[in-house]
Amino acid sequence: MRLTTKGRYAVTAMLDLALHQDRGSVALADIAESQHISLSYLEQLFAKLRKAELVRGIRGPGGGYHLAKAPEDISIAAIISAVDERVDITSCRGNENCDKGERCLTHQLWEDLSEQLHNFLAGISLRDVVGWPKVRQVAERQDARTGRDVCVPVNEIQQAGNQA
Amino acid sequence: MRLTTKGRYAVTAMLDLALHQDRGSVALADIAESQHISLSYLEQLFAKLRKAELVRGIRGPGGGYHLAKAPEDISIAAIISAVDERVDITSCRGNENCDKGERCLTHQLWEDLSEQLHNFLAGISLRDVVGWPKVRQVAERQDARTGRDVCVPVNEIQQAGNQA
DNA sequence: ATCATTTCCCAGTAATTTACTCGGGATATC
DNA sequence: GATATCCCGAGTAAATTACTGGGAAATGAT
Repeated sequence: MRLTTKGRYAVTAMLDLALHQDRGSVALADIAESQHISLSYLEQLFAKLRKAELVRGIRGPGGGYHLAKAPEDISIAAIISAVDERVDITSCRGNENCDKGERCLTHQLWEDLSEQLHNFLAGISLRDVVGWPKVRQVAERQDARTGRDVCVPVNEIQQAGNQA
Repeated sequence: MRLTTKGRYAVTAMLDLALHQDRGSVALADIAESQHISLSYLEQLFAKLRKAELVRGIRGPGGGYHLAKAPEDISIAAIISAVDERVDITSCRGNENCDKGERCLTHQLWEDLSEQLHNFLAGISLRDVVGWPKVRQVAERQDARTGRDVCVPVNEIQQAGNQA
């Protein structure tokens, strides 16, 4: 199990979909903007998410992506695994090339640790994360405001679109 | 919290030290060989571990590294944090504008998740991992818990083994 | 005192991964 | 049929990972 910015992008994007389930579907362009990454790169990530059957895409105007399952059926571990395509060459995997002695034990211990981590993240669903109390407060605070805003000084991005 | 091969190298190396505490100290050359990475690269990792006061180095013939603290006082999270040097572009570049943007909710959610993960790994010490194989079956049975409470599975697992 | 062994330190670079750019389809909606 | 969106792939820039190489300082053994 690995955890990089790639996995983070995937998880936050999936959270975005989970938060906007009522909207039907969310366009990648919107997510790309809020995450500050390129549309094409996001598309590549979503290609993997789609192959893992975590999301479904809808083409045409008004289209976008939505979750392929209920939020409670999508674990964080599943999302990270989908985009990570782990080749996992943890050296001596059941091979004798590693000294059969104590040194190989450390690799086994890492495997155990990695598995613990995976189980931990497999036990957390999108629904769990969305429902975390700490965040609810923020969400409710959001509901009070109606303005759509951008996370970052607006001058940095997109001065073209004045969609409303 | 990030988790890459760098962190893995650090953790397995630390496990190596923990397993050979009786030996006094372990030379990096030995670890480098068993991990199949270069000595110099390991040295760089250990420079960070030393700065984080997790290990102590002894020069000269017969020298090497040993743990700076007891294995139960060194958490996996501490090891990973030591070598990761945390660039933290995680959420909207530290701007407060973020709170106003609706989409930035996902960033807050990620922070929460990341914190959960950190707490999880902070609750696992080198001693825990070294002692794992004995309690492994119990560990696999354990459900990862979500919610506001911090997960401290390993410690609980070991006690759970006693209470049947 | 000299020497071999080891940690320490630092600069440069190869290799890999991440992220972007570009150029085009395909498909559904208006 | 025009447009918004997903879809796809090839090439590339940027960042990170990992290595190479050259030393210096400490330490124990000869």
